[in-house]
Amino acid sequence: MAEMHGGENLLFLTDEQLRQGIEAMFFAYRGFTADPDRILATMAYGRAHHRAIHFIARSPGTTVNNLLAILGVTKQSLNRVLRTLIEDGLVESRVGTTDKRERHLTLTEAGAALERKLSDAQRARMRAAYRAAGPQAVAGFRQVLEAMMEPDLRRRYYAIRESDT
Amino acid sequence: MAEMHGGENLLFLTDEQLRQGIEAMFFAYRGFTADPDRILATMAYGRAHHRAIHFIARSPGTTVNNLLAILGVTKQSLNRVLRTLIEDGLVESRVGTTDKRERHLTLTEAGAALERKLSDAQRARMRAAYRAAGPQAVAGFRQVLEAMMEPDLRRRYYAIRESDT
DNA sequence: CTTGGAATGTCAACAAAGCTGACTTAATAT
DNA sequence: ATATTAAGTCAGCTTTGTTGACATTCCAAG
Repeated sequence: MAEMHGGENLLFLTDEQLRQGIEAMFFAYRGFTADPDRILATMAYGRAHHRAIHFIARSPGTTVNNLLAILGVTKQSLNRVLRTLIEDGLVESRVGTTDKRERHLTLTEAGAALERKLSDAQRARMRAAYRAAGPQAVAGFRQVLEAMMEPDLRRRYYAIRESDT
Repeated sequence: MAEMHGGENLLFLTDEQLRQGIEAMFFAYRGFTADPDRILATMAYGRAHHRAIHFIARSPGTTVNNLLAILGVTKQSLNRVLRTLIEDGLVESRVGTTDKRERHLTLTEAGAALERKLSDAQRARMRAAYRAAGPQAVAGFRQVLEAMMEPDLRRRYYAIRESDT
């Protein structure tokens, strides 16, 4: 914060600057999803399947309720996606041991293979962007994104991040 | 780039780091759209209407074709949105003067009022995130986002940006 | 042991927003 | 004249979200 001196700070947050940030988010998000979308379009899956697969891979054995909170959709919407993934043998649903109401979700080998394919594509773009922008820019990128999240999702983001340190 | 010395750069791009970036994008984008979505939910409009309104406000008199290229949707999809906005008196469509095939789109007073309401909400969050992260972080945020865009959209992003300097 | 509430799953119906394909109209360009 | 382009329209389909209602299963508290 030492580099933040008065006049600059006033000029800094013009509506025009903010608008450019808004448009950058919009266009960048399109790039962000473009590669997985291309892969998914060749099969009977969409972005919703990708998201479910991603977070199951990230937290193997997670419950449906936990996934609902992370994804922010209704259980009916998630259930439709999960059902197809389970039917197709990409996700396994095991009844909980301590609480048998819960279903614990894990990827099968086939599910893990698709997950790798999708995230390899997405990581490749992220890697290229990170390389092009440099480490300092990446740190700033992360800081702004974290500040932009809704508080409850930010907490979840930190929780997931720390769970596999 | 002077601050980018060898060893750091190698450690830098682990899959785990990239994965955190991917999740940060996902959660942040939810925050990014949350406020306008809340406003839109109270009326008969959705995110697609917001995007159309935003870019018409940004480039008054733009043509349908230009908007199609920026938004990356089919004309049928855009037309549905545009039709309701025109019927509701938020957008005006004027036949082109030099080329009468073209329709030039502008916001009416009511349209501009809604645009302000939506972008005030979105800018407030962006402003808070920028303030929390600081100017250096913002510069990095922008750099990474620009590097993440598809090349043709990046060109359009620069073009829009420079059109109102 | 019963009963209330939580977690999960399912059915039905619907809406937003994308898509393809086929076609028209008007105007411009060749 | 003819071909191409810009815009709009109709029909039908898909994905992904929504509500509301309801069944099942199980834990926990009375």
